[in-house]
Amino acid sequence: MSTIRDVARHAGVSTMTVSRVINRSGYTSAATRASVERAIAELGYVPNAVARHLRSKVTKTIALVLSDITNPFFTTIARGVEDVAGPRGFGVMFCNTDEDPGEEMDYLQMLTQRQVDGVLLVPAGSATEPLRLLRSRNVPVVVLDRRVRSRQVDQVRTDSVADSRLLVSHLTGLGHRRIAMLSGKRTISTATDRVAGYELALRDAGIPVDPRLVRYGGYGVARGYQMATEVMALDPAPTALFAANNFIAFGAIRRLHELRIHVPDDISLVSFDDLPDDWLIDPFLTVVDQPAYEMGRRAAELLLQRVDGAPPHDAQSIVLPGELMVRRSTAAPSPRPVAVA
Amino acid sequence: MSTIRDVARHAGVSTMTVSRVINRSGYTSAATRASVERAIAELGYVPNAVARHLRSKVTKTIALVLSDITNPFFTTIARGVEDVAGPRGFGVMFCNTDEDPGEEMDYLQMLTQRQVDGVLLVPAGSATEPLRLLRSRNVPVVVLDRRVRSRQVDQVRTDSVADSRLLVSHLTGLGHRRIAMLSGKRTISTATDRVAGYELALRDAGIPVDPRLVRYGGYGVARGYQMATEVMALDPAPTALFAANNFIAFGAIRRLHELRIHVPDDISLVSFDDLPDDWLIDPFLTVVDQPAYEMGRRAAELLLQRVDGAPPHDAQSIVLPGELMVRRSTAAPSPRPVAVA
DNA sequence: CTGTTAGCGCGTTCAG
DNA sequence: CTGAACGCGCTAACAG
Repeated sequence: MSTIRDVARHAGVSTMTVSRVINRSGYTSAATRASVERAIAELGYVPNAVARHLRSKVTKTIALVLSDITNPFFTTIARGVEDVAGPRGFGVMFCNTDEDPGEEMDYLQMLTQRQVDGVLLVPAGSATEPLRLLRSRNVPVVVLDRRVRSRQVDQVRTDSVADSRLLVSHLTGLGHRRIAMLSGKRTISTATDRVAGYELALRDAGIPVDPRLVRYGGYGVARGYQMATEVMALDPAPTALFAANNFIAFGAIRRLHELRIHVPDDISLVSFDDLPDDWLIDPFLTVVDQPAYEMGRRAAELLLQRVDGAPPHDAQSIVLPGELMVRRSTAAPSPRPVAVA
Repeated sequence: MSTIRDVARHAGVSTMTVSRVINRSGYTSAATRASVERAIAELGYVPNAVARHLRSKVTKTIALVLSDITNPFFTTIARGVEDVAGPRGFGVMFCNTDEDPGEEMDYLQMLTQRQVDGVLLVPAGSATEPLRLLRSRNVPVVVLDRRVRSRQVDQVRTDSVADSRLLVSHLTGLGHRRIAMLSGKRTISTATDRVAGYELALRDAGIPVDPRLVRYGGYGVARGYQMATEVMALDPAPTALFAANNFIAFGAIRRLHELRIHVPDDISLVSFDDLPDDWLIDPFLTVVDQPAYEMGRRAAELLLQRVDGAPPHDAQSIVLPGELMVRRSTAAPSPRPVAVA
């Protein structure tokens, strides 16, 4: 591997001149530029970005730390991120935390050592520790999808409380009064916010909250299955289920299917984040659709602004609109309640 | 940000000693080690990985270059990759080429400048150019999912010819004789291999290949829709459709739905790579299921072996088994052929 | 428009 | 067991 020095020697100029040619910085006469470029071609010289990064204090790399890239919601976010970062010359590293704050801290540790220019973080829990780490190392961060208390940090998300309220109001509007809430872990803002929206909607409709109907299981298919099993064993059983995310919904659907409980005739089901529209013949779930791709884009744009030195005060909170999509998984409550053995 | 030198001063030792403590290399007395560790803690010292990488010629970073992270098949691969790379201290950068060889080369250029230790490549076309680039820069590569001619390069994939033949034999076994093949771009090995398997299966069954039934559109929902539109306009129409990947299948399903053509009563449909099992209530498509997660794992393991200096001769070709999953989208051909207006 | 000097922060010599 | 010196490849600051 030849270095900038080899090129300089070969072209009979100084390394500085070569550097200028490569980076189009400063002035260079057409003649020297040409001879440098020829030397580069002849030697097959490839600039070493690591050395450049060491010198310039900038790595042109951002990280995307999320719970599970396997969830199409996050995949779509990732695509949005890459679509803005890539063309701007930024590399994107991704890390799966599986909602484990320990994993999250380990990754953040690694990432700061690598001097990433910024981090897009979907916090695995209360974000205070990770945020403190990042702040102490002066690395810009945008919190994605989930809410954090601090007004000092940039955030991009949807309004889980409002959107949840909308979704549940749709159910109460249909006449449902026993609605089970299958949510994520208590430490995650979207999980608690969606419960909060649920409670608001119930209050709007004058329905008391039955705590047995509210579950904080976790954002996974297995947890959805389990929570559905639990609430369907209650007496009386709920007439509607609210899954706080797509994976919970998938697990719940599986359980209902096993129990031969039909949606929406026997029970209604709503959720956040179904699968992408064009994957489905005929979307079935009534959901709040979050603009995942746009969330990824906006978050990346905001982060890159900070990286480019936008003043770190006046942190922004970008709250994108979710959209209620009423489809075929909701109907008026069944006249005869579901009987579970 | 404090440097190793600050720590050394603070602890009253040389930088070398600090380095030894950090990297657990060489001997250090318990006493000095303790005082160094205290200094590190007091100063909040964070080793600069970029400097280390410059020195050590190793970046502990690999790249995953694929067509579209949005496709759950590739997402699952990505997860497999990260699950082996992460714990070993490797960062993973991902790049979306959208099957564009130009984009692919741009990314590869960027990645080699960044001195990534290795690349996992899902080639966007004939892989010769990208592979030559990588080889000339001495960066190890494992080709994923798609086949390349060279016996010199590591590969991890399934056997598209055999699996396709299996899938189509299932159709001919049911009595189908007019089977449309909706494939990816001609430049992509899985697309041509699946066509090859299709032709073999037809030959096995003594059915001549009707070239009008074979389409090379591309691995996307829109292309699937379009190809389905085209073949369903033929007279006589096919009695079965073979989508070369999941996205093509989704597009085809949409078109069939519009045409009020029912699967499997009016037409049969098979595909590679449905959605992950636990996302679906009751999987419908008859498919060949590829072990995507395992492919990602194996490819990453192989790559990291090369990175760790496994001899580059004896390139490996790992061919993982696909599995035929017969489900409800296939049946014997309809007695009355589909009539399209 | 071009060159010189001096590091970026670390780890690898090789001496002690 | 520890330290001094050097250089990885590049660019910021100055000259000129």
